[in-house]
Order: sequence, then C-alpha cells, then structure tokens
Amino acid sequence: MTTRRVNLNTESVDNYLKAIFALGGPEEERVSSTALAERLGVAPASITNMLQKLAASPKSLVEYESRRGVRLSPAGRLRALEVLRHHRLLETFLYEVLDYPIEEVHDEAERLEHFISERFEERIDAKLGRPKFDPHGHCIPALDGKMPAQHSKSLADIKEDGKFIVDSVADGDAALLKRLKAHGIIPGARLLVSSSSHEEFILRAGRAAQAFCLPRSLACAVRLRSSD
Amino acid sequence: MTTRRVNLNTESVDNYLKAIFALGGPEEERVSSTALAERLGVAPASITNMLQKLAASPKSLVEYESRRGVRLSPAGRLRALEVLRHHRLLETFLYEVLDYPIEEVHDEAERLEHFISERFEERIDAKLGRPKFDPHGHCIPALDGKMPAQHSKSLADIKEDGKFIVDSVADGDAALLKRLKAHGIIPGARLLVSSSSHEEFILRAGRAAQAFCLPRSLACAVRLRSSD
DNA sequence: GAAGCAATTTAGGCTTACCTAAATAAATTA
DNA sequence: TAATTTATTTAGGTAAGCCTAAATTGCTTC
Repeated sequence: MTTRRVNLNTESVDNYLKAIFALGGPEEERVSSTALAERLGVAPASITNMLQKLAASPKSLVEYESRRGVRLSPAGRLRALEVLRHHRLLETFLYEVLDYPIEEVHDEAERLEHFISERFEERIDAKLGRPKFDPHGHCIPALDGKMPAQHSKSLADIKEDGKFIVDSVADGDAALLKRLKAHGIIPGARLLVSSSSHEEFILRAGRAAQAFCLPRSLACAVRLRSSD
Repeated sequence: MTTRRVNLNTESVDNYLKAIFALGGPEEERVSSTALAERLGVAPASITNMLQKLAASPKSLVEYESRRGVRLSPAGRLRALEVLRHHRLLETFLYEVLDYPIEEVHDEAERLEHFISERFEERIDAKLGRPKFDPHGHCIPALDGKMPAQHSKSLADIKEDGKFIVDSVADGDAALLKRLKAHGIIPGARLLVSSSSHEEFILRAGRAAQAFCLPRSLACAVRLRSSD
C-alpha cells in the first residue's frame, strides 16, 4: 500500500491547486482527472494518486470523491489564490520594473512564483504601488484572496460586430501574445470587432493599426468589455 | 548497481559545485567528503554518491579520485561562478531595488539563484548599472567567470592593532550581520581594531559608533583592507 | 440486460537525492 | 609493527512524483 501522507508545501501541489482552480471556473465546479491530466501534462493515473494523497492529508486542501472529480476546499482555494497573486505580481514586476517584453513575463513568473518569500511579495507589491491588474489585464487577488467580480466577456462569445475595449489577453501563448501586441491589441485598447466568417474574427485596434485576423479557435485568448 | 548518469541541471548539483568552490579556497585545493558533508548538511555517504555520479557523467564538472577528495574542473568552476554571480546580483538587487535589510538578502538569494533565467540576470544587472560588488562587499563574477584578485585580509589574521577599511562582511549569519550593521561595521567603513584579549577583538567604526566586541571565533566574518 | 466504450483507479516500476549501518582504507599512536 | 581511530565508501532503503499496463466502474446503445 502506498503512503498516505504528502508534504503539502511543494511546487507540485501548488500546481495541482492552481490547475483545479483554473479548470473549476467561476462556479468552482468539480474537475475531472482527465482534464487535470491534460492541463498538467501528466498521466491520468498520476492525478488520481496525487488527489488521493491530497484528500487524505489532515490539512484538507481539496474535496475528492473517487470517480467524481475534485474541488478545492476553502483552504485550497486560498492557497491557489496566493500562488496566483504571486504569479501576477511577478508578471507586473517583470514588465514594469525589469522592462520584460509582455510575452516573456509568463514563463519567468511561472517558475519564480513558487520560490519567492512573503517579504519579496510585499516588497514588489509596494514598489509597484499595490497594483490591481497585471500587464495582461488580469486582476491581482488581494492578500486575503479577494478579487472583484469580472465584468468582461470572451471574444469567443461575441455574436455581432461592434466596438469594445480590450479587457485582458491570455498569457500562456507567447507567440500569439506578441502578434496581438504588434497589432495594438493590448488591455485598454479600443477594438473594432467584425466577424468575417465562421472561421475567424477581424480585429482592428485604434485606427492606425492594421487589421488582424484571429481564428475563432483562439478567440478565447481575448476578453472584452463594452466601450461605455 | 546504481545508475551512472545524473541530470546535471539541478539545484542540488549547483549546491555541490558552489560548496566545492567555496571550500577549495583561492588555491582550489582538493575538498574532502567530510568537509562537503558538513557544509551541505548531508551525510558523508550521500556526498560520495553524488561525487561518483558527477565524476562519471560525460560533461565532467569535477575531478574526483576515491578517498582523495574533489576539485572542480574548468567547466565546474565556470558553473559555480555563474551561480555565484546570480547569487550576488540578486543580493544587490534585493538590497538596492527592493530595499531589503542587508541581513535578509542572503537567504532569499540562496533560494532564487537556481531559478532565474539568463534574461532575468541580464535585466537586474542592467538595472543596477553592472555592479562590481554586492552589499556585503563581495565582488560579483563577470559573465565569463572572471573576478579581480582579492586584496583583503581576514580580521582573524590581524596580529596588531590598527586602522583599516572594512572590505566585506560574511553573508551567512544574519544575526551577526545585523549587529555589525548596528555598529556601523559595513563595507567601506573605517575601522579601528584593537585586540583586547586572546578571546576577542574590540572594533570601532567611525568615531560616533559604539565599540563592538567580536569573539575571535567570528573574526573570519569580517575582511579588511589597509586604510591607504 | 448484455456488450462496448471511455474515464478512472489499482498495481507495480523508475529516478533523484537523500538516509543508516556495515565494510574498508588510511593515518596515527603505542 | 600492531592496534586503534578516523575518513570514506559500499550496500541497501525511503519518500516524492512521475510512469505504463492492467483492472474496474459507470455509462450508452443496441
């Protein structure tokens, strides 16, 4: 029989919690092993194993029932938000203070988020003037885990042409991010959206910028809010 | 039989290389397993094990002969210096940009040095104006591993009373560092050294500062150069 | 209601970097 | 030189966090 205890303060556990948080969505629905396996790039069996250990641990971070998926417990949610806070503060810091190009902040933050101290977190937060948003337009959770409600909608859900403000852009795909930036599609920009076909959107930021064709499959990388 | 290959890009290997570099001294003498074990806080058998793997690896980072100690190869030395560069740049950055108290920079840098990218290194180096010394007065190795020769001497080797300039202070012992700072004993300070007994030194920085009694056992934490 | 299928879990392995205990080698002392 | 002490290495083991292959479970669908 396998051991029943885990050390909960590992990079690995943090990544599981982050993934459950992200996949659970705002409704915090149960997340399946398969979805987690895909997200974390790990075999489904490894997921089961880790979830069993996490659930069996005294400090319960997740609620897990065999074959019925996982959810974060309040403690797990708080931890996930702490890591997210680290991540987004780091991204902001790399962008604002160290002049990283936006498409490179994610990977660096992804590595460092696990290793910075509370003091480091506090100091960059102070240095940046307690920012509320990272350079992608994502909001930075407060120390107690609070985040203001989201009022943006995914470009993927836009049904008719119109004018919007870019709320945020996804940080995972560096190449896409670079192209979006090159066309002026950055948080806060005015954006003219027209749907050329079932395949793609045509986007134009400001009037100087060239039009940009974005396949619908990537449309979820851009979130919008109405332009007043 | 144990495996003959190691992944050389691990935090652990970096720490071994750093320790060998530090213990070898400027003459780069062979370092014993016991000394390494003590420095790294690990059982002697674990040292033997790791050294055998390191030595057997194709990319030879160390020269190791059974029961005769280890030395760094040129490649190992370069790697150790890269890590040392990371460490000292980070310390400088935490101190100058993030306003850390000097006694806290070491531990944070010790953790982060393994995870920052070349880009991060370059950016903090640029931000700091390509510094040559860290806040403890230690010189920062160049990208190619070069370091200017040291012209300081340990307080422990001082035989007669006199006036000196504080060259550097050791970074490992936070409590001591804090006390030294409180008495004005920081790199660049003028220092009056008198030897009260076989047990301790009496140190006075500037004339405002209070005298500070430092046990001889800790004297190696302070390095001096002559005051012109 | 049985067959087929996809998702999930169990079982058993591997690697890394540690550990302890026992064996061996080298150095010191009598 | 023989005996003792100390340093080092060998041998065998552990915990994490991953893996693959082989069950198993819980649906669908006929």
